[in-house]
Amino acid sequence: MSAKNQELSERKKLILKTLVEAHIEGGEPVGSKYIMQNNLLSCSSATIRNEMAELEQMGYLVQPHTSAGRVPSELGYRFYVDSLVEQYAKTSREVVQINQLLKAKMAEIDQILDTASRLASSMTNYTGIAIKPKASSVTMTKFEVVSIDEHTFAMLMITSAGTVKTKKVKILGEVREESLRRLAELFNGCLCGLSADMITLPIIMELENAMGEDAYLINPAVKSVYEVMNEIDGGEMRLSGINHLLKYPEYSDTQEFGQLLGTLESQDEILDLVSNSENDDINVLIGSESPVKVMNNSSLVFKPIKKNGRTIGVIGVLGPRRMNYKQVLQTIGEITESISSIIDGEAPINELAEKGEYHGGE
Amino acid sequence: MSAKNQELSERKKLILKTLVEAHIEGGEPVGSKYIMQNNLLSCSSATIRNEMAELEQMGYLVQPHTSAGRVPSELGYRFYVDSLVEQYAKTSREVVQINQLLKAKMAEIDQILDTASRLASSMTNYTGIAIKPKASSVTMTKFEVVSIDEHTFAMLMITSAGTVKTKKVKILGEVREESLRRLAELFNGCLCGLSADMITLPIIMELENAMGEDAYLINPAVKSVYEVMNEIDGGEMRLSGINHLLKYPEYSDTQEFGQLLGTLESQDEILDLVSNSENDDINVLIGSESPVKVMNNSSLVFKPIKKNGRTIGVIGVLGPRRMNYKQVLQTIGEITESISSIIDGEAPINELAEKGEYHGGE
DNA sequence: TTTAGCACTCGATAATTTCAAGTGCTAAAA
DNA sequence: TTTTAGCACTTGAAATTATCGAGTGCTAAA
Repeated sequence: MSAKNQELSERKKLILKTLVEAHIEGGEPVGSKYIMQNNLLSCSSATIRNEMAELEQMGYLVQPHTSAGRVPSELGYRFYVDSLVEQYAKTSREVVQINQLLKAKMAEIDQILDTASRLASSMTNYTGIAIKPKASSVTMTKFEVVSIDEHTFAMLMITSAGTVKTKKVKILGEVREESLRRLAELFNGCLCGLSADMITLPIIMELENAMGEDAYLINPAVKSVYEVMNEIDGGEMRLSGINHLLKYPEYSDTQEFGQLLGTLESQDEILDLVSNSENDDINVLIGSESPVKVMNNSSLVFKPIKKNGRTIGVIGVLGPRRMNYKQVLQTIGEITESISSIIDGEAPINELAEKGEYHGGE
Repeated sequence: MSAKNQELSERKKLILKTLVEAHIEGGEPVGSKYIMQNNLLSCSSATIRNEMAELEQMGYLVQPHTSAGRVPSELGYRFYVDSLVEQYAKTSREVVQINQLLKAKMAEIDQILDTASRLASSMTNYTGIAIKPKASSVTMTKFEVVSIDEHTFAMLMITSAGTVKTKKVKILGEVREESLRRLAELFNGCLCGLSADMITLPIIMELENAMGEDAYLINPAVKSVYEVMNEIDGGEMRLSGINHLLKYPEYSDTQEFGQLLGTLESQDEILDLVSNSENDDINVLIGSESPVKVMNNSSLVFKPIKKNGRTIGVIGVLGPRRMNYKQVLQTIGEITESISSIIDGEAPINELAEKGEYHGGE
């Protein structure tokens, strides 16, 4: 691909860039005349026409029909984006704003992601996506059991990812405090560090033996553990600002938009797509570069958020192929950075956020 | 309103009913000829035309233009729905199915509602809505504190609604087990049964005094309590199957649909609407009966779910004005009933669901 | 009170025309 | 060799017109 880029003369690059940006702006095919006017180069529309004809032959542009201007092809967008990625800068002022917003809403990762999705949407005017990806191996690091009433108790579990989960468990028989204490002790001793598929029947039976007459507690309790593991494992996705998309004429085909919506809602395809990405930096999928069919007229920009080398979330933006890549790349970069700094930095965010004592430090 | 119904002759009722159902089915204006064919009455189209003209004058029907058939007005739908409400029956077979689906996904109310929303959507082919309404006064009934690492601990709270909530709290200084135990004790003693606005500064200061040298724990801990109360209080809404709506031509205006989507996403208007409803049975808002402007071309059917007299959730369906009220009323009724029976019945759902040992009771 | 018959209405669809933006190409200019 | 002005040509979008038929209201007879 970069080999091809070499072939482009500076003038072609400038024309391509101008055209892409004009099309992103207006959404309609761009003609030679327009480019002549909004371009630093001093040459006539005829010259530009010739260049455009060549750019089309090289695959960077597409002509919807003979008597129309030209539109960037996917290759054209790709070139534009690639030439952009190296150079997008951070406006530190905005970063601080994002930081503050996110910290105000601080909480567990789930809520941060949700807020971030809304943020991404409102800042870009496209659809924001926040994803908690499928994590293949969650384990528990600590158990605690609390009684609620005579038939119910709650299991509190701290996961290897550092999040806290609770499950309510109802039991036919009566629940005694003493039994619960033993249950917690037992789980802490036997189940910590085990992943879902390592909790096998023999282990469960062993637990039941150890519990003696209170063995009936084990089964529902273990089930809760399983459930929590699956919840975390399952991945989840939050969309916001879907309505923004409808402003763009590329989504005016109701049928098509409905399919897109359905796919987004069912989540699994996007989750797979994102989870399988190996690129830890910003990913940009332009049109048919995405394996998801209904997204072939859209572009998806996303970036994983890492903590200790593990992906704990993904923030992204979905919009028309002619999305404002410059802005989107920048926004996503800023947001993910903010989240990382909040999560990584072990600063007690609770207190800082509380009193607004944020001194601009990282 | 019921006075007006009296005025309708049996034949008019039958014609109205046939017309409404035909329009729900096909979405297009219904002519006298069609009604003549699909009607048990034996009279000519001319007679029906006369009746229809009268029905229009009475406000039950509307003519899009002179040379078209007729369409039910909101009053027409209202009459149809009202005459329906008394008589919709339960297909017990379906109830059992719903029960099983919900129990399989059993868990806290949040998850049940989410599942129910999906269920409502897939069963009706409209958009399913699940709402956790704004609850004005939540209190805590029990606190538990668990240490996570030297700077972090988790607060577990059981709310008056019976749900379990956790919050992670980070502290600048070090966290000692002993301090946490005292913190829990203190909170259980002083904060149980208090609503958010009853936790005043004097109380907090008293807590700080009681904690002595560990007073620095109080502030962030109390903040977590506040947060939990607000989270619960805040209300939340889950939509599913928005894409279904796009199948109906009444949502083909992209602009309008976008606005609807935006309103739905921002949640607050719908939350207000639902929270303020005083009708504990099934609510049916037809078109402009809803105070939300963008929903004036839609209908909203919803029903609160009660536990001990408190509304703990709302399940609903949003669709075009010509929604299939019969089916929707029935489905919503069934789903809410299922949820109620699961929540009310203190049966240990965990175990039943696990082994599929559901013997069709209830 | 019902019904057959008929003239009339009016939106939806199709067919047609108009318009202008934009192109490609050629020949002259740089 | 490269650039540019000029012009004929293409073609979709928008505007205009024609056609069609479902459905109506009304009248007069049953």
